[in-house]
Amino acid sequence: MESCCPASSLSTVRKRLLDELILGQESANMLRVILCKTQMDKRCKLQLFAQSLIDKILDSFDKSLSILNCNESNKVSDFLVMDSSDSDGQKSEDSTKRTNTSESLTFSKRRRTSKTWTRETVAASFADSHVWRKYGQKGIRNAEHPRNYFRCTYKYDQGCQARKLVQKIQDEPPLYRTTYHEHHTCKNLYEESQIITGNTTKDSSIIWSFDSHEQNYKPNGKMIPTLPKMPLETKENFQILHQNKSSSPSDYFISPDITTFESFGHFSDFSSAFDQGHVICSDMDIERMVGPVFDEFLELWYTG
DNA sequence: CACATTTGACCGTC
DNA sequence: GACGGTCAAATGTG
Repeated sequence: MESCCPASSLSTVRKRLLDELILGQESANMLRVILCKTQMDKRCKLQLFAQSLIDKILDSFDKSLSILNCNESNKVSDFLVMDSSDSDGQKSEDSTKRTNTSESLTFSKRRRTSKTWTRETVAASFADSHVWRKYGQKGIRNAEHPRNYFRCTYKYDQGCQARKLVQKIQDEPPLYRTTYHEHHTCKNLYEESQIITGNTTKDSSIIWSFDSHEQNYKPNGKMIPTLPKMPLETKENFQILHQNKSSSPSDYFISPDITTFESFGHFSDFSSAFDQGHVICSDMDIERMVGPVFDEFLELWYTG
């Protein structure tokens, strides 16, 4: 079958394709944010359905971007790999039988005793609404950036075994590889927190925190947790933000994921609060970013 | 003081 | 011994 494009222009086409995919991914992320603004009790079924659709869209973007990136580097594709081996927690007994294939090299055999799957995203884990706590950081051989280890905050409270490894694999555009281990068994307090925080009005704003530095650290060196104490941070940020902005405090978003901001890297307006380690984004900011469609969408959304 | 992060040490696997 | 993953004491922050 003949290629539709000359070989010399393939890299250009690929770059354009990447740009479009990234733009689409960011738009889907934005849409997800907007959806989160609505109250769960009013449009629960509709919202759940819409969110599931967005998750699928984001998943497709992740896969597409991963495919493109993997083709570019000619490396073994390891995106979105579901590994169900050793799912009972026992260590593999036939490790000596394994051959030195690319597959066995791609996946570390060490303590790989649970279900794992990997995603490559512009934002490290934008669609991840769980609360994580960092428990380690390790420099990886032949890797430019260190690998960060997170576990579920409710590991001990609720026995949730979910973990994730986040590693930056590309600078421009920022690309992260997030490897998840085990599914969450904890109650999702992120969703609860949305109900707790200011959802008594139609402005059911979400409070997000993020970090401006590569390794997700605040200027003071402390990492912003992913919504560990939602009500407290919400209150504080509302106070801070309300002092500096003219609009209602409930107009603001703050990223729930520390690396989310990088997915909005080309939106210069976001950089205004960079030094505080928070992104301030009002409805107006969102409107400028997504264009006139936003008005129409909001009207449709709020009027049902 | 409570809680989260940092980071060196330790462990398991190769 | 090298390497990646995890632990836990030390440290930092509000």
